[in-house]
Amino acid sequence: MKKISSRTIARALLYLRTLETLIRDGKDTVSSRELARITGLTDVQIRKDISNFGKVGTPGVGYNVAELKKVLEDIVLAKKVIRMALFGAGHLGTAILKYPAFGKQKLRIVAAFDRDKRKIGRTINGVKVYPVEKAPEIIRKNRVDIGIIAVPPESGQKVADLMVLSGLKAIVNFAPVSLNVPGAVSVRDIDLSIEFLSVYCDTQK
Amino acid sequence: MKKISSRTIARALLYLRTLETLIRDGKDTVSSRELARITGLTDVQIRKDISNFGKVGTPGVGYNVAELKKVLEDIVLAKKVIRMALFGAGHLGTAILKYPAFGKQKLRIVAAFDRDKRKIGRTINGVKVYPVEKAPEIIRKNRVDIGIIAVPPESGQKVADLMVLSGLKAIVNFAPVSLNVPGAVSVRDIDLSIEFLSVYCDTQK
DNA sequence: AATAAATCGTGAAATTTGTAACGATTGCAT
DNA sequence: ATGCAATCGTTACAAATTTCACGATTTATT
Ligand SMILES: NC(=O)c1ccc[n+]([C@@H]2O[C@H](COP(=O)([O-])OP(=O)(O)OC[C@H]3O[C@@H](n4cnc5c(N)ncnc54)[C@H](O)[C@@H]3O)[C@@H](O)[C@H]2O)c1
Ligand SMILES: NC(=O)c1ccc[n+]([C@@H]2O[C@H](COP(=O)([O-])OP(=O)(O)OC[C@H]3O[C@@H](n4cnc5c(N)ncnc54)[C@H](O)[C@@H]3O)[C@@H](O)[C@H]2O)c1
Repeated sequence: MKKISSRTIARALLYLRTLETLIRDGKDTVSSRELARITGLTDVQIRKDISNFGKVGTPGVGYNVAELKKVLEDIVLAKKVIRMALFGAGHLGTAILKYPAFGKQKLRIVAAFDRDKRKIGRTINGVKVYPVEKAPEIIRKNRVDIGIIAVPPESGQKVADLMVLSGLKAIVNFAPVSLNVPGAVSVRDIDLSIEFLSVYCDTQK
Repeated sequence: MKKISSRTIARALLYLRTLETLIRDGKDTVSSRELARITGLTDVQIRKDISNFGKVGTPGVGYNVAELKKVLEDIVLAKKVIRMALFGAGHLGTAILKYPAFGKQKLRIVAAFDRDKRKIGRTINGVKVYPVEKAPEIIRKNRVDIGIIAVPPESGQKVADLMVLSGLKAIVNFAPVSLNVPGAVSVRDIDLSIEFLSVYCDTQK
């Protein structure tokens, strides 16, 4: 089977999100043209992306919404629940912990870690905050899939090291610092300052 | 002058962030090789990116950190301060309002808007929360550059319409919904669920 | 049954993005 | 002064991604 590019996968997840709202609206079928209109992409791109996952559409009709959803879900269907662990129960970390939509999806935060004694032991939205030292044990026991870094940048590398030590293979990093991790570990950096500056630049040149 | 690709700009902002830490560490010069080591990119890519902004390096030596910073800052230097307005002072919005690092950069949140009476009138980290109806007036008066959407997805389009009406040309959207805006408006979607699923998929295939 | 309209899937072309190679320049050691 | 190691900037090349063009399939219509 050919490898599917990460950009196609990111778009497929967007299609999935779109399909869920279409299902809520009671739609049965949708064409690449309409998906394009909604998402702002082109119809060709959507057809090409979807063709990566097999022949699921019907010429003259479009895609069956439920069927397409099922096909696209196979991308992430290996696991029924994807478990995440959050490091840093500060402002951003708390917002993430309190996000109710994760529970409605496959994503679940199973543990939080902090080094601040005032935060350790608390339970935020059903998730307990542990001391960072317990991370390796708890991450292993809970078979955590993704680590989230929401600590200050100066602690970022230390936390990343701990994540690698704990066996995590996927990291989402909100700290504005470049992490050094083994090649087998995927890191997704989300630096909000860069995102803001970036979209501002888009409007300038 | 040739147009610089948005990906180059995004990386340039990352270089800028890196240079700032190098300056704090008292470094005077840095080579493309070392920038590559820190950022995880390749040295060629870095040299090529930087060459877009002129000949700023010295063969055999590398780049003068302060000089390179100045050159890269020209990308976003038109404005000394980039003003932002936040819509939705909920969990995520409050975390963003409380982020102190924005103040230390060119980014500044000048106003927040909500429709919840319990939030309107409050001041969070020095930023006042106004009723959404006041947005056009306040955005115009404060010459806001970027609008941030941190409202629930079902309100996303309504808020986006209001932003467009208020003259905003750049939007960062945290709501998991596709927005429909005129072509002249730049939108950066940050759907955390998609980001999490995406990095997880990276580790699978 | 034939025709028209809508739409998918896909190979080829075009574009964009990243990589490699290498001459040119600088500083340092001898 | 000369040679050497380090490093930039640029041109040519390669890979990835997107767009185009169009044949094939389905449904509706007359
Ligand atoms: N708040 C935002 O909107 C925002 C925006 C952009 C970027 N960020 C980045 O996200 C990260 C978190 O931001 P925040 O505003 O939540 O900061 P915060 O200070 O509110 O929270 C950080 C938390 O991390 C904990 N911590 C510190 N060192 C730790 C360690 N070694 N191990 C475990 N826990 C540790 C602290 O005790 C604290 O609870 C920072 O890197 C920040 O730069 C935040
Ligand atoms: N909290 C997170 O970590 C997180 C993660 C991923 C995505 N998101 C997304 O970010 C957005 C905000 O999330 P949140 O957790 O802060 O939600 P929240 O419910 O805590 O806050 C939403 C805020 O928006 C306000 N609001 C609602 N409709 C409005 C309108 N029409 N105009 C102005 N204000 C309005 C509400 O009064 C509330 O204060 C949501 O779209 C959510 O899906 C949040």
